[in-house]
Amino acid sequence: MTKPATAPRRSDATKAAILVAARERFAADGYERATIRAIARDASIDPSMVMRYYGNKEGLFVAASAIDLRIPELGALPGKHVGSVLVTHFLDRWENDDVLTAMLRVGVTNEAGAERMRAVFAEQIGAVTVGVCPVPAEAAHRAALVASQILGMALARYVLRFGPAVEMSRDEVIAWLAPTVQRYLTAETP
Amino acid sequence: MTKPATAPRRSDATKAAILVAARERFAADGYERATIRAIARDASIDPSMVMRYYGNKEGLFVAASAIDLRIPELGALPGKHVGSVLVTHFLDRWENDDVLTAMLRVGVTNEAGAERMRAVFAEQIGAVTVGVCPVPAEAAHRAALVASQILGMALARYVLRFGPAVEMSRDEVIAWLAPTVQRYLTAETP
DNA sequence: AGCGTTGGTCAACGCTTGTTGGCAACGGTA
DNA sequence: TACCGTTGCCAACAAGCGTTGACCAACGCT
Repeated sequence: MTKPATAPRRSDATKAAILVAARERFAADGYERATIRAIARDASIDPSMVMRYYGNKEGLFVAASAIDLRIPELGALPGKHVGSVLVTHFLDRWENDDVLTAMLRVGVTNEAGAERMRAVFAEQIGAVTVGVCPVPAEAAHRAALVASQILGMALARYVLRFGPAVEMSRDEVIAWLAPTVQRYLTAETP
Repeated sequence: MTKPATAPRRSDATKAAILVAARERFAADGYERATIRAIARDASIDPSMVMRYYGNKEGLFVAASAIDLRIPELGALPGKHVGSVLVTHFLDRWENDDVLTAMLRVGVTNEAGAERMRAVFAEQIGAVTVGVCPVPAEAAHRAALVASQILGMALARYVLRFGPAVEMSRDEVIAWLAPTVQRYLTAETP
């Protein structure tokens, strides 16, 4: 029952090519400027194929932005290094996956994108905070604080390409942000 | 010589109305979805007036996003509260001025908007950091860190409307972010 | 009163967008 | 071979966009 057991179709390759192109365009241009025609051109197919396989533009975005933050298991790790591990993880994810940049760019101008972003971060970061922060009732607040710092750095570094934020090395970024995240997660309420 | 000494024209009111409407639309919808037609409708005038007074859409955005962060003088204040003062100031500014949200929304999908944002934050936050941080050569890095945290919170709270980030009170946000900003500004290099 | 300048409307342009339906080639099945 | 679902391309649609130029109305001057 784990596999849908549907036979592989010839069109699977096309569908996948569309998704790859869509992710790149959404990440580079945001929702409005990423046109179906441009995506189809990148995937070397006709625009009408996009409609056939994904219904409409929003359906394409939903399919293209399916995402798993793959936050590592923190239970077994030393509690004092949670911040460092998290920041490192997110830098890796952002530099190796267009979907994150796409979600950020789209979420700012498109309500569906914003909703998706809220859901992903609330669930996946929230899941971590409940196990780590001292006041479980505050887990959502703590998650929001962590998200604000991580998204802010992603914004400055990968979207706005703010000079000094780009020039900083990975290790510098980690050294500065880790204590912040650590504090948001584990410090007493100020 | 301080005043341009140009007589006030009858069209000044119209120009101002266009700017107000433009700021609202850019802030609410971002660059692409904020159409000149919609802005003109809000201002109760014809779309062609926008072209006459501001040349084209980009010119309108440039005029509408002229901004001064009005960062308070920090020299005379107690050095230990710089973080708190800065965070409070930015929360005020963001809640009372559409231009900041507009810049954030537009900067994410429009290169000209991104450039404007880089310039504003580099100059105006950078000007503060040089006077406060212990290693003047690092002022730009420190400014980027401060910007990342402040922009991240603005993104979560005012643009994405991330539930927990919205629910936090002003004082809670200040209490959590102030130490972060303070550390980015004044702490020794980690 | 007559003039040029200014403020504003209207209708249209060329273009791009998302989206649709028709039609031709392919491939497995009977 | 004849059939039928699948895969794909093509051409077109209606709508919306930024932008333009012609035209009218009101004002300030002499």
